[in-house]
Amino acid sequence: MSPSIKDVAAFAGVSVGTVSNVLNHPDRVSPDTVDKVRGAIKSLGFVRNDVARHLRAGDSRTIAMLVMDAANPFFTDLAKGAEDQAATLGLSVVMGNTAESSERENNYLDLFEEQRVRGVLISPSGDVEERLLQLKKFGIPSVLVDRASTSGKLSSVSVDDEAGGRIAVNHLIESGRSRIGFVGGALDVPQVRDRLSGAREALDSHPGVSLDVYETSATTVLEGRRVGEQIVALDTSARPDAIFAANDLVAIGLLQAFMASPQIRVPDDIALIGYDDIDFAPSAIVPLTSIRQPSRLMGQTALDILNAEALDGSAQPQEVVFQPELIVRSST
Amino acid sequence: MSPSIKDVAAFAGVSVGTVSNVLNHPDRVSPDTVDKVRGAIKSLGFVRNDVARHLRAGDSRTIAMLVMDAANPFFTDLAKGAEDQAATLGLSVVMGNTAESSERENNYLDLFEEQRVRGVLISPSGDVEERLLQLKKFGIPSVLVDRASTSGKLSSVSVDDEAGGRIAVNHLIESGRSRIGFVGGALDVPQVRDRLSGAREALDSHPGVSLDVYETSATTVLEGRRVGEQIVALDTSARPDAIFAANDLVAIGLLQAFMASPQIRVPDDIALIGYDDIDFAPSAIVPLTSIRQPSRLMGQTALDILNAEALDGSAQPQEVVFQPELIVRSST
DNA sequence: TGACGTCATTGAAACGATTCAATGAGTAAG
DNA sequence: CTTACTCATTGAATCGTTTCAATGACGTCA
Repeated sequence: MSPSIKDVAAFAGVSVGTVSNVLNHPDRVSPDTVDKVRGAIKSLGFVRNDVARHLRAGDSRTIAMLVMDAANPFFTDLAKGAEDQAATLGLSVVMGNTAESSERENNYLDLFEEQRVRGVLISPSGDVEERLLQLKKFGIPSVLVDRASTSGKLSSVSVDDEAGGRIAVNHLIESGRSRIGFVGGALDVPQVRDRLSGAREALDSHPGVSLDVYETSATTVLEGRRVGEQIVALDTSARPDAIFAANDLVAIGLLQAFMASPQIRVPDDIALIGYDDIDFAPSAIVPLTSIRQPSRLMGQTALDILNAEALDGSAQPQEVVFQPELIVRSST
Repeated sequence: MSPSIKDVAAFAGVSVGTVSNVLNHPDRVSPDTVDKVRGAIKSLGFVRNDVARHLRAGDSRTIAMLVMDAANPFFTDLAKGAEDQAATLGLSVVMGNTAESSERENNYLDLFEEQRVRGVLISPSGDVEERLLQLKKFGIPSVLVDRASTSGKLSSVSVDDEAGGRIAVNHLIESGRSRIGFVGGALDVPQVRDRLSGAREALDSHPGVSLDVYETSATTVLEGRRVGEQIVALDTSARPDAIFAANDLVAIGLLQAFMASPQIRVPDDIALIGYDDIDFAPSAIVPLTSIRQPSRLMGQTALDILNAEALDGSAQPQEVVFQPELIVRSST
């Protein structure tokens, strides 16, 4: 099929070793031989077979990234950060979408292990730390993204979600609200859980403020809208005067439900704060106050750590925790 | 690092050939040997090195998918369709995001060629047909997605964008509109060009209807919003009474601009139709009329064709063209 | 002229799997 | 008891690279 290094060697009238040297150490080869070989490569359309190369060299230049929801802009931003950084290091990023399925997650990990990728960036869906530790033992490092390691044995790049929850609810309280609603779920998703517990902490120092939890099955626009319609239907006395949504997609869903109802104005009747500060937030119908996570930077950082571990297998695991930032817009 | 088939063989007290047989043709091996080997595999945590396997076997089970905008829901839907189909065939899909950059597109194609993937699904950014034809010669087939082949030598799965444009504008005209605006760009992107020329065709049979083109630099929410604000600022007499947006992202941007202005109501003052029917369209603030493309199905179909070509290198290129479908909602 | 060093090039081993002809043990048939 | 045959297992060749010790050509210097 494709021409091999052997074909190139024959065409150029040199040995395979020389061709390989032209490819990898051109300084060791005389200039005219280099020209001859380069010419042969061009005329045959030769492309180095990375499979064989890697087999011998043992190093791969591919980074695998596994995300739980490829449709969430937060993750595409993360990926963009990682891709940019990879490009400057001469690496490539391939993505897999686990769609929050443990089974798919495992399949992809199998694939990447079989392919002996250089490393794995992962925002885990299921419980995979054990598996990742084993991968590491076999020379494939990984970095958790948007989630800290529970064992502490893996590197991670995350955001202090409890702080984010605190900041969000403090902001609502400081702007005079006292009946807070939290919308998000499932509640056993670590990110959601932490944001909620941060929200609860904020309440501790503010007696007289209440918090109601409205659970969703996922953090999507549709789920947000569904809960929003429930809230619209509530009696005025039972209705929260401020809502903290577990992410911007949910917040946008809520917003849509509220806009469809003439008796609820945002932020007058209900203030609304989201999470992630996706690109869409500032251009929502009511520009959305949100908690910004430095998604691009997180992607970059994660890739750097991963690369460092790939180069030095014995490096200590690092845990980088970014601080979230409040971005105030019209919705509060 | 990782244990190899040799380690397994030593551990189990058999030859490497036998281990390989257990892996690939267990029927040729006696049951107790199978057990012994499987035990060894388990205790050592052996995972087959796909790199070496592929080197010898020459076949890969990885499909590469290259999209021009990983943040556009239409493409994530396409990918989902392909992934689902791949899963049923026991294949894996890895994704690369070209971000509309020819350079990145080329880098990814290099990577995938070096990795000798089984095939490539691509929604091309630049002009890559030549390159893809060469890949095919070397045994790596590809299928164009959301764009027909200009040379006719490559398989493709696309949608009749001219028909889509016609349908959209006919719908606007039939609902009594006569000053149509087209918003989208860049105008040299094939999809945009075709939708616009379909729109123009619809005008031919309806004298008295006008079409103004508002070009954007990309089909994004922000660009839609920008143009929307321009339109809001127009004199009532110069303002279109219906707009056909090149995709739903642009339509949503327009919608946001219009909602922010009290003197423009959708659809009363301006009717609005988008394209793609992304998940977000029905839950937009004014549910959006759109032209549906069967994105999931397209992804599936593309993957099937690709797989067929991977199995039979001499198969004729197929061009599948889906028909778009009008989905009427409140915005028109 | 002969010994030596430099430099470009070569050829073979190695990576980890698969494949296949050859081997060997065991069984059935004559 | 030999022959033929089956079935499980083995060992070597192979895929396309990289690496490295060995080779060889050439020029320098004594």
